[in-house]
Amino acid sequence: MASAFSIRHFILGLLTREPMSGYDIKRFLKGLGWLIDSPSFGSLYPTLHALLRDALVTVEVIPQQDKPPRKIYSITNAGRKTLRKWTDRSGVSGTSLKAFLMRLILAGNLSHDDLIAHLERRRTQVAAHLEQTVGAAEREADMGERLALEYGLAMANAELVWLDSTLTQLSHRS
Amino acid sequence: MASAFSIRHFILGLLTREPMSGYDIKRFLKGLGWLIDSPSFGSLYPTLHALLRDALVTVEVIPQQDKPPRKIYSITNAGRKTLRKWTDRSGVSGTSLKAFLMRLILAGNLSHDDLIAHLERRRTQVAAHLEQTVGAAEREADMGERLALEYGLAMANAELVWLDSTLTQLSHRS
DNA sequence: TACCGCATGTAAACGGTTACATGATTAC
DNA sequence: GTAATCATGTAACCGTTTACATGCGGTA
Repeated sequence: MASAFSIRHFILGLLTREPMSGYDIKRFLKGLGWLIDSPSFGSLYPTLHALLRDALVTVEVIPQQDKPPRKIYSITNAGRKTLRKWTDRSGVSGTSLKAFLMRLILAGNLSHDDLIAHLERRRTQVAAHLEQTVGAAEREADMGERLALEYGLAMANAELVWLDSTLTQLSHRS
Repeated sequence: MASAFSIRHFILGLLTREPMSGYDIKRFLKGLGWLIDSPSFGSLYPTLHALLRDALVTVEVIPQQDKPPRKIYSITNAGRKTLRKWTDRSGVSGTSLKAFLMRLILAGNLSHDDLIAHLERRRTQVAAHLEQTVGAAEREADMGERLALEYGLAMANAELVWLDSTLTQLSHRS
């Protein structure tokens, strides 16, 4: 049901920024480091083929000498529509870090207000999680479990700090 | 190749703490919140059956009236051996957050020195990643990409802070 | 009345990785 | 001479989710 994240949508999202080849997409994701572990070619290329089949993207084949041709994919209007539908519904239920990050990366497509709304939604979610776990860490007797919970709390707090400072910066620039 | 993480090993690890049922395991993982998204019953129960088949765990069936019997699983010596083998080799290559967290949760099984070594390995990895990305965020022109990179840097920094303070605490208590 | 917690289980579907194939060019 | 980068692709495999089945007791 409404899978929170899939490379299908991520690819579609990246293509709203600019046309890219499969290899380009892979390199881009790898460049983001550990935040999002980039998919293997074994899933990347077949996904691109499927998007093409569903007419959500088009290809332009650029031949090269002594190398396989570069295949530059561009998103179509149908693709944009599909992406928007997914974006709209994932805003409501999407709690996953990956979904949040994808929308963040695609911030260029969002209006100023939409970006702020996105960060504020995340803030609400993180704050709720924090409140839910804050007591558990102190109560916990087992060292390992306590360490893990404390780690989680530290990360959640750090995220709140980042979200707040980013939100402040954005509102100043508005 | 040497999959960095699997519920098989996680379950085995949890059973070194105390015997548990499948339902117990699920509840425990759910209690940890968003850190590790707990596996569904559809993978949990079959995994337990496979572990039993491989004699890495044993079961004790405790009947209940009007409810399915509780099946309490305990780890065997063979199971402990398998877990240790995995633990040893994952210490070398395991870069994933999940693998780190699992070992953290299982800290009770580790010696004081092994726990410190584990945290220090993580520290090295996070620091390396930080160094690798720190320039990229400033150079980046696209707002979304820059935001995502800055987010990653903020999280990595926060993790270093937590690791350092935890390491300090542990060395004082040694 | 309807949903949540307890407690187990199965089968189909899905999404992804791993490993393979091809092959030139540049760097250590 | 060995590895990495560029650049695409396929097929087998695997772990996991989703959806189903069963059924009682407590709660909103």
